[in-house]
Amino acid sequence: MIEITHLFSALGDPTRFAIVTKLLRDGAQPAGQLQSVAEMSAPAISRHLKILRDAGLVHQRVAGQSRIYSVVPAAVQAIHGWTMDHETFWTGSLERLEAALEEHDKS
Amino acid sequence: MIEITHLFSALGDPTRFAIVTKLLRDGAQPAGQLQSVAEMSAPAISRHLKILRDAGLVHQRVAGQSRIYSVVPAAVQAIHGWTMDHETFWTGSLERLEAALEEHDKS
DNA sequence: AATTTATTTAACTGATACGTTAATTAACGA
DNA sequence: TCGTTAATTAACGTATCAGTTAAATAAATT
Repeated sequence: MIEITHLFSALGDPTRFAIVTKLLRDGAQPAGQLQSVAEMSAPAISRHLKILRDAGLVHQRVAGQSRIYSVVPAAVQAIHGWTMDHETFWTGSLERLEAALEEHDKS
Repeated sequence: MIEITHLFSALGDPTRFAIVTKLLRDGAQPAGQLQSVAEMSAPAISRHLKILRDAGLVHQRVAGQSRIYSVVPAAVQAIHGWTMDHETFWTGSLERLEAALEEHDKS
């Protein structure tokens, strides 16, 4: 099961966020190429990848001596889904304006 | 400036996620009422609220001796925006199916 | 078979995170 | 004004996190 807090926690680290961003931008790629996102040793990146894997955010495919990583679409979709669950809250400029004004009056 | 990794990091903790969920469900409320989300001391909740505030996820309004907390719409919207930036990646059942099959063949 | 390449796992270290209780601050009601 | 209520800040302990270097694993190359 994908836990939403695990997804948020995994993306909360700048290095891991950079890894996911690179994967989304350039597509699936081996662990070695992901090392460029930060000035950091290979083992450090490898452990970040494990955390992303455990969270269900990325998938690992073995290809020879390389491990090809890719973002799991359902994971990003889960985050999107969470925001949509509360869409009425943050959507709508009129409501937001009214809420802001009301908030301002109270303060 | 709201940093997306700060938002993710803030929501990555189960207690803080529960706080935000309660605020979204029941609307703005004082710190004291948020204590019920976890079996935890008031100071612990207070520090979680500070982290949420620093991340820009919640807003604090002073009302007498109470501090009324509410979720900042723009913060949830920012997360929504991030998922939409990569919408083409995770959207579309046909593409997802093809990608999954292709992935399966390679494995 | 020996070596190089790609990546992970192991062992260790310092910093940060998260909880506790005690003390502080400030508003409210008697 | 004094005691209560609401919340935060201070001080502290422990656990987890994130980095390092060294060692291990396994595929590719010579």
